[in-house]
Amino acid sequence: MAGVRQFDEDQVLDAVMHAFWAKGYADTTMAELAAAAGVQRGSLYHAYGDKEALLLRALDRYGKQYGTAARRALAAPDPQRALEGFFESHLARMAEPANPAGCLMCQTAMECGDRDPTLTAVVRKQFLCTEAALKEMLDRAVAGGSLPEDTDTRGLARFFLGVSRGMAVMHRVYGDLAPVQDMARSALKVIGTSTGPADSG
Amino acid sequence: MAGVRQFDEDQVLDAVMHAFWAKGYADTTMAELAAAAGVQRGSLYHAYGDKEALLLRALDRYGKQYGTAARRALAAPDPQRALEGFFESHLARMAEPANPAGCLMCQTAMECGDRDPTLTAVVRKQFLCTEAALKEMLDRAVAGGSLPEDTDTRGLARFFLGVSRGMAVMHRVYGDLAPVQDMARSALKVIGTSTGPADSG
DNA sequence: GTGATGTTTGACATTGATGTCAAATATGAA
DNA sequence: TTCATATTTGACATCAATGTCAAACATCAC
Repeated sequence: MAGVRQFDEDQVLDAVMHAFWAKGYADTTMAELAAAAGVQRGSLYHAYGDKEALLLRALDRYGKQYGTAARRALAAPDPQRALEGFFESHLARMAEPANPAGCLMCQTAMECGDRDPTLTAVVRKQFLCTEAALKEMLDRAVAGGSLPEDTDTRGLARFFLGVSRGMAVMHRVYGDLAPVQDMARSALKVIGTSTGPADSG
Repeated sequence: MAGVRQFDEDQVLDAVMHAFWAKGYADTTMAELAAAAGVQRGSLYHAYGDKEALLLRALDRYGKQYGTAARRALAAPDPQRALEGFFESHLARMAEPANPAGCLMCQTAMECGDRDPTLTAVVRKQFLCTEAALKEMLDRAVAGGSLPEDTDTRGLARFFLGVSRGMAVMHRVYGDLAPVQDMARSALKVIGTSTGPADSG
């Protein structure tokens, strides 16, 4: 059992990601991470360095997996559809039984925000990337005529990003998808009513 | 320096609240709490029991201070004004230089959500209370004719609550009020455009 | 003043987590 | 087959945080 790496890095990082996601950074011990990953504690230290390095790996994995999915949904031509897809990608993540409630990025920022500027920077970068994708989508919609010329696309992008973040908090606190769906429904009205005909019936 | 309590409980709990708020539960030590409060560690144990009890006190204080302020704003007769006041009370909290970024309630839930059901219950209770206040306000607006009869007031209440939660995350990550203001502006449109005449110019 | 009460204070025991290290050992190359 | 390389494994040192305790001592009631 030695000489060459015995574990599948994908499986290990996935287990680590889920462990941090469930219990937070400080409260997850290396022993728990090792147990969840099915490897020895020493192997984690040998392969990755220390606990913070593991969190960074987990954040990277999380961003690649879920951030990318959310942004990909924004490529849809119609802005309404794009946002529906955006929110649905978040709902899909939350509906997955294997996933802890909430959002690893938000939780990391909320927990470590004041202590570790490096971590906050990682999360902020991810946020800015999604904000940019949202703005791009909205700019396309303005150019295509489905949103008014004077739309504040950056402000609107931040709004939708923030709503998706609020969803994570609501999910974590209520442990239920219904409030999250309520949020998506209402948020969509922000661009819905100003473009198409108002459906008051 | 003994015999009768030497410290002002208000000052101590305020310092404790701010310390937890800034660094989170797990990463704030009793030594730091004591130093921030200007008392001895032993005095905290003697007066309050243990660390979790201190967090519960801090959450209680936080809820009474900021939760109440937010709900009070919702008493305004006009729904638009009520929501403006609601969001402004959050902005005021975030604009206060003495306050750490974010929101103690959200951060506690995000950090300890999976570990400690008691803490989540405390936060959920606070959320439900604000959700109820929002719904009440919206119901009044429906009754008063400023919102359509078929409005899903519960869903809408959850939306506004969730938006306010998303604001806290955005504030913590961006360290800036501008995105928070963007969120408030857009969120207000959800009830703004559906009631009054659409201002497309 | 005197005793009872309750607070402060610092020291202490305990626990648990992080990170290191050296020995054991399996693989791949020569 | 043999050596070199890299990983595993468990033990270990270190450190830090929590919570407890007893002694010292100031205040209040009588």
